[in-house]
Amino acid sequence: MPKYKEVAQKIIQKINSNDMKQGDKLASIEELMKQFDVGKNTILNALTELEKQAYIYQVRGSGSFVRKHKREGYINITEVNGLRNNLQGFHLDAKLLDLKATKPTHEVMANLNIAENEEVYYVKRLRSIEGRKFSVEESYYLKSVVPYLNQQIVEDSIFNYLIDDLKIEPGFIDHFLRVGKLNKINADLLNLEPGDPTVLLESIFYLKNGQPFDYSIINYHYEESQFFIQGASYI
Amino acid sequence: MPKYKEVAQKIIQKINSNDMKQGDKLASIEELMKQFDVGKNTILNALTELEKQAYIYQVRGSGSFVRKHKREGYINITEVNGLRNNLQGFHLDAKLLDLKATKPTHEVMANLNIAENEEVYYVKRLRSIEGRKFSVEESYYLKSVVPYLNQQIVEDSIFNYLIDDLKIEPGFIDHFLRVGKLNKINADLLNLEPGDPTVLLESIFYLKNGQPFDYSIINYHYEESQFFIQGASYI
DNA sequence: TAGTGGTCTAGACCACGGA
DNA sequence: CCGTGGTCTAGACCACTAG
Repeated sequence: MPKYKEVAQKIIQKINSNDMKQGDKLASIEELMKQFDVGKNTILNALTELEKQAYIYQVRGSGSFVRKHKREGYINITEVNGLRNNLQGFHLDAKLLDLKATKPTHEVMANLNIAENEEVYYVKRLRSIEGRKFSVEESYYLKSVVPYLNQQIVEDSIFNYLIDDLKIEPGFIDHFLRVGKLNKINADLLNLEPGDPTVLLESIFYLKNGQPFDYSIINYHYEESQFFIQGASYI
Repeated sequence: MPKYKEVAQKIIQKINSNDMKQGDKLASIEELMKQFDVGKNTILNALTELEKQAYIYQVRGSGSFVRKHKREGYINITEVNGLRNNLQGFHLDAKLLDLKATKPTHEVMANLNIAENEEVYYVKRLRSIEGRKFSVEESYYLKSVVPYLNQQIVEDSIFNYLIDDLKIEPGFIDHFLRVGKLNKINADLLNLEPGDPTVLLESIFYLKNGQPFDYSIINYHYEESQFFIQGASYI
């Protein structure tokens, strides 16, 4: 792990352990350089990292300050694995509904940018939070990237498996979100009526090298799901 | 404008004018240093900026590549003023429904982090795209930051006015998104039925110095709105 | 092995905010 | 005016990718 990421982690720890609030001031760059005995660029890299993750914001001539949104129970879809990071403290569950290796449909081919002879894993799961039906998730994983999946992996956490065991490094994601209407199958799964609204989230996950490896379509229970998205101005 | 932002803009221009596609390779850092006659850190800053805005991704040992999602008509809520940037080519319209200076409600006080004696502007607008009802937007602007608003400003573009005329610099945003149900008033405005679903987006806009200055609640027409959100992995 | 991005240092100077 | 973040350079070395 590079120095600047270690520094970033230690700053996050400090924010959490000192229970710092939105607007609380961090130590100055010069102080941080002394504290961690590193150069200025290392501190700058660490702060840039924290700014990207919406932990802090920097104000020229004034200092760096803690950024914290207050609402709980919101899913941060700006981060990979936002579920685990943002719903910690809630009991999450994933029940396997279907798992098979298959040829990609045209939709999957387009979104994963693959040819029809590339096999994919199809996974359908029903997710619950605190025992309440939460979402129906259908995912397609490129088999050349994710060569093996089984029920245990899929009911635990696919992303932990990818990262910890397969040493796959997700890089970035494209999300497409809209409101849809539930079909009968998914409505039954979520204990709702066909035609009820749903947050329909399509996501394409890319490796660090830019290759898409996971296309997923999630129907969220409209009463159980709420999302946090961080934004910035690039003017 | 700092050098690295100029470099970043020129790279964006090059991407657009050369009609580069997802995965196309940019010049190497060394080449860019020569092209623009700047140091390595300046190029690195420019590329970091472009990466934050999802224009490119960088791959160690390999190069920098263009990142482009293909779908049109999606609103990118990861950027301030995503409407204008992302729906360019579509005809947008904002009809004023209400505009007044008022005392904040408790909800507004909480979200803008202000006391009850701080006045705010309340603005309600009906937005259309290509003549179709698109969203009902209610916004509260801190009067101490935005001292004056009128119908013309509000029906044109509030953000252009803030940035170009008031020289206000937005810094970052918190968005909270969920599915809601329309009340009678907003349903009528959108030509929908009460109880119909809506994308309910609450947003808090902050200045560069961390002060919240705009709290807005938008009800989107569920059939006319779709959103793009970029994400990243910070592992 | 050559090319490319990633990290890091040391140091200089600029721009802004607040007392 | 001082403290603070922002920009920029020059240079060294590391880590990864691909042919």
